[in-house]
Amino acid sequence: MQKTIFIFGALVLALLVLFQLSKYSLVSGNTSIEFIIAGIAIVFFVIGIIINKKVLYKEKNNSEEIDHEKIKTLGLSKREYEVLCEIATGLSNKEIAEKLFVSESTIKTHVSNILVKLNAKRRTQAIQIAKELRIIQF
Amino acid sequence: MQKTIFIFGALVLALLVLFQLSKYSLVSGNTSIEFIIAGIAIVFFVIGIIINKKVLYKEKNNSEEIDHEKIKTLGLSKREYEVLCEIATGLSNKEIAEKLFVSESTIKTHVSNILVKLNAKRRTQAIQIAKELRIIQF
DNA sequence: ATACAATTCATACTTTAGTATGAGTGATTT
DNA sequence: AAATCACTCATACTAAAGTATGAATTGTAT
Repeated sequence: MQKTIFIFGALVLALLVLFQLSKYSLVSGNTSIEFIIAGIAIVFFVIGIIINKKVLYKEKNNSEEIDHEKIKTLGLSKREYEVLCEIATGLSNKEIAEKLFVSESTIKTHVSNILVKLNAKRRTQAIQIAKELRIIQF
Repeated sequence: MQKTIFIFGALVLALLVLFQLSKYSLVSGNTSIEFIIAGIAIVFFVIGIIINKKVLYKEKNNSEEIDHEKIKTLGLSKREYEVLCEIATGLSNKEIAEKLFVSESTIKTHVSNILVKLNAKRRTQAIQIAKELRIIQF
């Protein structure tokens, strides 16, 4: 927030300087009007692009962010969420068990709980639902 | 392509008109220099935003577009691709069979072929691989 | 015409996935 | 101290998923 205010302040200052520069160089007569106009056009063109890029970047980031609040709301525990992420990468129960150093039956228990909490019938459906809820990335 | 040329042509024309207008109004003396500069600044600011938005939109679309070439390269048939898309939505073989009006064993055959062609061990892995290859959306 | 690829289906089988139930442990809360 | 929760694990079962094989049909290309 403070950053935004600082940037806008600097911007306004730069514009005022530009205004005065233009006026003086016009009065003194050693610069043509076309040159000044072209300069101003380029400066504002670039400013427009930069500002737009920042805004769109924020929007993009927001749409790809994980909704940690929703994870809590659904009642997914830390371990269950871990398992959910591994499911989404395409691992089998056995592979997940090896990766997390627990038994396959433990993973089965977690998966069952995940399916209930996400209201899914299958793990493939759980992946879809988790994506729609912005719980996992892609 | 022709569209781009047309737009750029119109843009250059508009700029020339702006230049001349500025000069004349300055010479005639009924418009202040600040007003002209402000006008030009606004116009180019807006142009910058518009052009930037279009470029980013295209980039975004490209990154989300389906690579039809890759589908052919992998040797996926039309029907197999249909089944792959349904798998990605989280449907079971039986549900896919009902949706496509064929038997479950037909879907099983398709799924087996899909897994071989995508080099996947499971359907969940197939979803991931298909996403990475930009064959399906998300 | 025939060779070929795509699609369909079946049967039999193996492997995963998922459910149900019960239970033990450690950490945290009341 | 007792209750609660998250995590762990096991067993036994049912339900899907996936493999292998063979075969019939249809449209298309040679």
